[in-house]
Amino acid sequence: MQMDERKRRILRAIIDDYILTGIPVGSRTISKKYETGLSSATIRNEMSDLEELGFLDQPHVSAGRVPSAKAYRLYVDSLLQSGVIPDDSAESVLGHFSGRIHQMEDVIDHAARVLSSLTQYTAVVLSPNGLEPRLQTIQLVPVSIGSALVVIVTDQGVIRDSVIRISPEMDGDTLYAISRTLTNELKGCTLSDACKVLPELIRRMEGNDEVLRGLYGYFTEGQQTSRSPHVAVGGTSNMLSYPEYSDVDKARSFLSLMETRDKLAEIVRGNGELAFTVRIGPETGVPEMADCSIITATYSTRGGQQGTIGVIGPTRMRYSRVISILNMMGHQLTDMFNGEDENNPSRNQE
Amino acid sequence: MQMDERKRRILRAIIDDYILTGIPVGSRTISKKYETGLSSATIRNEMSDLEELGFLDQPHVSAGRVPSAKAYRLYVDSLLQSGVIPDDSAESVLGHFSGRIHQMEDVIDHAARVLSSLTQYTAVVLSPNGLEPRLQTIQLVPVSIGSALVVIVTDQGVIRDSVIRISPEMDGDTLYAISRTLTNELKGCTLSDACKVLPELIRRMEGNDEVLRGLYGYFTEGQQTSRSPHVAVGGTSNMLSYPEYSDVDKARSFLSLMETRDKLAEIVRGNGELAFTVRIGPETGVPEMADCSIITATYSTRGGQQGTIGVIGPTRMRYSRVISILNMMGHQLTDMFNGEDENNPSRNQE
DNA sequence: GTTAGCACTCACCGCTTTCGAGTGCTAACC
DNA sequence: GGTTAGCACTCGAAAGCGGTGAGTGCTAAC
Repeated sequence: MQMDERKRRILRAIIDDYILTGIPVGSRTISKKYETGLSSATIRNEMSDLEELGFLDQPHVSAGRVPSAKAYRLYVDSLLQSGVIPDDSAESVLGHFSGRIHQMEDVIDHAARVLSSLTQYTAVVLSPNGLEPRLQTIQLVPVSIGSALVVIVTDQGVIRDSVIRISPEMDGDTLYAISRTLTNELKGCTLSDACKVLPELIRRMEGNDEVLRGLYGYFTEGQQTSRSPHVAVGGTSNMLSYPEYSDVDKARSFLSLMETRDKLAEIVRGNGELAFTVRIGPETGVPEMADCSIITATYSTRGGQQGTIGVIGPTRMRYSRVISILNMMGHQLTDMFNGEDENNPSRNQE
Repeated sequence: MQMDERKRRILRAIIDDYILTGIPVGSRTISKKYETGLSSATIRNEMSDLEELGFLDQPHVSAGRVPSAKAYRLYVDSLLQSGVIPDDSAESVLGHFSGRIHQMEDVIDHAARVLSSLTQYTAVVLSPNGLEPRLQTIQLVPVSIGSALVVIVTDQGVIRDSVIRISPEMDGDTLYAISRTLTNELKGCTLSDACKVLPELIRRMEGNDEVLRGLYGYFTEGQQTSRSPHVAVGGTSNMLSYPEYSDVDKARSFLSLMETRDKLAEIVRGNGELAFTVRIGPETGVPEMADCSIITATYSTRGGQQGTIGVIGPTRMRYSRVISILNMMGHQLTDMFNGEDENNPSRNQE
């Protein structure tokens, strides 16, 4: 049996209707609501064909049909390849970032909130997971007697800073001198390079070895943390609005998945090379999300790293709308991180 | 009518049983499970008295009794005044912080996670909301040509840093010189003081006024953000494990409350002067939490500021256990933020 | 190929029935 | 006077049951 144009049209009508209502759709509904010039009986025959082809499921014999994952796949593919990304809601995305926001993490949190409130689904935003950054400046800033703050600037922005202990008699000028030396020695290195070079520096710069040792521990840790990106989630409770999750057990397992950020990051990141990814139901590879879909898009920062934004909703998601919003949001974030206005938010902290 | 010792004992048994099972408890249960040497009929009489006194509620005439908020109040008060804070789980709290964690925010996030997994309830941790911090050092660090990172150290730790734009010909040494001047001029000021002083500095240091202007905007914003503390929430999905929240609508309103961090912070913070606060049901003052209880404790940082940790659970919470865990956790955090080991996490960022 | 007609299925709704946990009351008991 | 056994009563939850209607599949006619 073959898919012809009419079958496609009918399938599309079924999907549209199901996305809207969430209840199984029957043959009469299609023949009445959508102006196919066909009677319900004909639709019925076509539906039975479509079921045989694997595009429709029947919850039970006397209920309507429900689109299968395969059907959504077809639907989304044709949506994407048509290249028409409607921008229903362009302005609204743009409007939400007018406030001045500085910190990378704030931007990400904010984006997750906006995304979830715009789509009414659950939103996930990941900070860029960069290539390994290269050191550019190292600066020690006195904090109190006996301790100093390490600020490390890399080509990708500022790494999170931390306090180390130093000997009490060091003053600001000494620290500045050390900073200059360090910067000269380590410029261009990656963090792991720096770990290798440091032991020798410790030998050369006796007297200041305490500082360097503190730095050493910091570098090794910095390597680790730079691997786990920041994950912001918004609108987890939105999911409960959909009848798909009116079962408390299902809801709980979903929510607890949303709470384990690293696992979530892994899921959302996926094979994040493509500009858009749409994974439907089983394609997510996560049993807890058997009837969710995940749509992701990427944004990029000045350093050329890629971050991911994603929306998680029921399989009967409003795909075209979500894709459009993600598209806008991706551009918006890319613009922000490329710092086009004077208060420049392009910092990377991890 | 008066509370006598026997009534108290029976009430306590009822509360214990209800906390354990969550289903209304009947007279027979008490007379069998708990070795009062009394028959169910007697218990029945006592229960009817207790109801009259307002300690018990009856969902409907043919069901068992349920402790009222007043009963929990009595229960908790006697628990607290007995002064016995059992440490069921001392080790487990201690064990969870062995890893080296640097950043204030990481510690807080981590604490929320540990707290929720230990209690099986929802945990909220607030960063300290300080007195207004006083400037100690200001340092400009070159980031790239034309931009510099502002690092501001206060008596309470490091304020979040941000990038400002500078003229391209400034090099590291010039920035250092400016930093020194700024530090000298502004040391000891609060952020708002600094905003007042800056205009004059701008006039005096012509040539560098661009830098100072950037700083000005940053200071004014810093004031604002320093007022909204970091809020970490853990285990929101735990709440769904309790039959109290098997109603999806209830669950959703609870969850969406957990998502609006600033409102949540306000609720949890409460009148945060006391070491322990236990608010039961209506005492929380939030309709969404009519059948929740909130227990909070405080921790303090080196700067003398106080942060809050809290656990939100159903009114039939395991109070003594939660109090014990909060107590341990409070001490633990206080210790951490007073930096007793070499990798000092005592930073305040907001 | 399309459609009208019809028998059939089955979830859902509202109804009654049954069941049992739990109460309140009374009368007897110590 | 406090305690207890006994009993009638209440009422929610669960189970049983027929009616309803949306929806299907099939067949025969157009």
